[in-house]
Amino acid sequence: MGDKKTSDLTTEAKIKQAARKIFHEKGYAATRTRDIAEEAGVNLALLNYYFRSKEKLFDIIMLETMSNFMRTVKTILADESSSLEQKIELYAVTYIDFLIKEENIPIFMLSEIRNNPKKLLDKIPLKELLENSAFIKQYQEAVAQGKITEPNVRHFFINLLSLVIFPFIGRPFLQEIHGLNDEQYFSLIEERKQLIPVWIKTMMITT
Amino acid sequence: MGDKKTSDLTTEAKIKQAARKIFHEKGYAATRTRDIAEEAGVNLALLNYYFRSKEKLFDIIMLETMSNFMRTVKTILADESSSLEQKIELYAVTYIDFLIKEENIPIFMLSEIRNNPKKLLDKIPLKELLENSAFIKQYQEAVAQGKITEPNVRHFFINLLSLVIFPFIGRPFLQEIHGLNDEQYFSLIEERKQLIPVWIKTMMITT
DNA sequence: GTCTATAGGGGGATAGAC
DNA sequence: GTCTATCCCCCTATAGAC
Repeated sequence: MGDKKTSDLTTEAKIKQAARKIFHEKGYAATRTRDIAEEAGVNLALLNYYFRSKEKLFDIIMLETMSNFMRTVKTILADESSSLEQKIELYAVTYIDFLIKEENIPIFMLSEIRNNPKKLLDKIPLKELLENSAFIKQYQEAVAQGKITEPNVRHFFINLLSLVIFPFIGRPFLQEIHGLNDEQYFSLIEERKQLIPVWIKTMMITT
Repeated sequence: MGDKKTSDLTTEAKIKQAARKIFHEKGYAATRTRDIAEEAGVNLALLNYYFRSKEKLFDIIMLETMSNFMRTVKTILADESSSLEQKIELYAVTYIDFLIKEENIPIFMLSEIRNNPKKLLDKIPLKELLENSAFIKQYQEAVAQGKITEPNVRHFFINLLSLVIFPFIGRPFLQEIHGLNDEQYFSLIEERKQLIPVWIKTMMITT
């Protein structure tokens, strides 16, 4: 996604690419259609020609962003062939890599949802993520076998997401507090790919 | 803070109280001065009479919000009389209570910082939070004594913040995914006050 | 499909009466 | 200090030529 040269893309695709970038960086309210047009290198009037309005363009970008986010998570949690431990390891690596490329997505999604929870949450079948997933089944199995000390899968899931996602959301803060430059920060993030699964296991899994 | 009846406050205080509420809920860009005036129950022109401009009003609110946030954290980390374990327990309880009352603050601060990192981060001496704190000293001591398995205090600190703060930032998401109503969600949060210190210890501290 | 020019409206800010 | 009325700019959206 987004690998093509700008000049290779259709006008419509250029606008979408630019809109995605600006919306993700600044959010809906702070984004001006002029910024998008400039970023895309096209005339402002073309935004309305292709997408009718700023809001409609935003809705398209948001839907794609959320679907993209969902797909990345769901593929891992739904996989019947991997073990619970493998899922945790795969999730940490895959999702941290995803966030390194798209670090604005969590704060973007969460702040837009805050401004308009009903409109945005209704569009995406979030419940499907966990319900009846291989992940849930395996977790319940492990609890039944006494392999897991924390019986509440909700805490387990929240903790996994917290450890993976928060360092990206809180980046400017954490970087400033610890006095880290970009390189140092990303090297810390890289370490977490291996460390998070270990932490999660020692935290909640017996043997 | 905010306990007084609206009618008891001066006009200036009413405006600040209303501005804090609306800015925290919607962020700078999506907030209209008209919304603040209405929320405060005062005439729109009075905002400019007391605060000159929307931006100056915002700067005041933001500075207070960040100072408030800092103070809450710093008091705990700086305390020479409590042990490392006590600090973790105290931080979890105190900060979760703080966030229950002010749940919009993390996402507010982080999304505004994203839009204007230099302006906002320069105003607050964030580095003071950890540097030379009792928390850091005790941590290094514990590492030297072999009591801690994770030698990097940065990971330790990031993990503590992640587990405490993320459930609030991600609330709409997590609530939807797990199908929880407000009461159920807050009861989950309450459990975390006790659980987080336990998790953190088993994760990183060897007896 | 793409451009220029401009309409239309919203929102921040102020003048001036009280 | 507080109000009404209004200014004026900026931004979204559209009309209409090419």
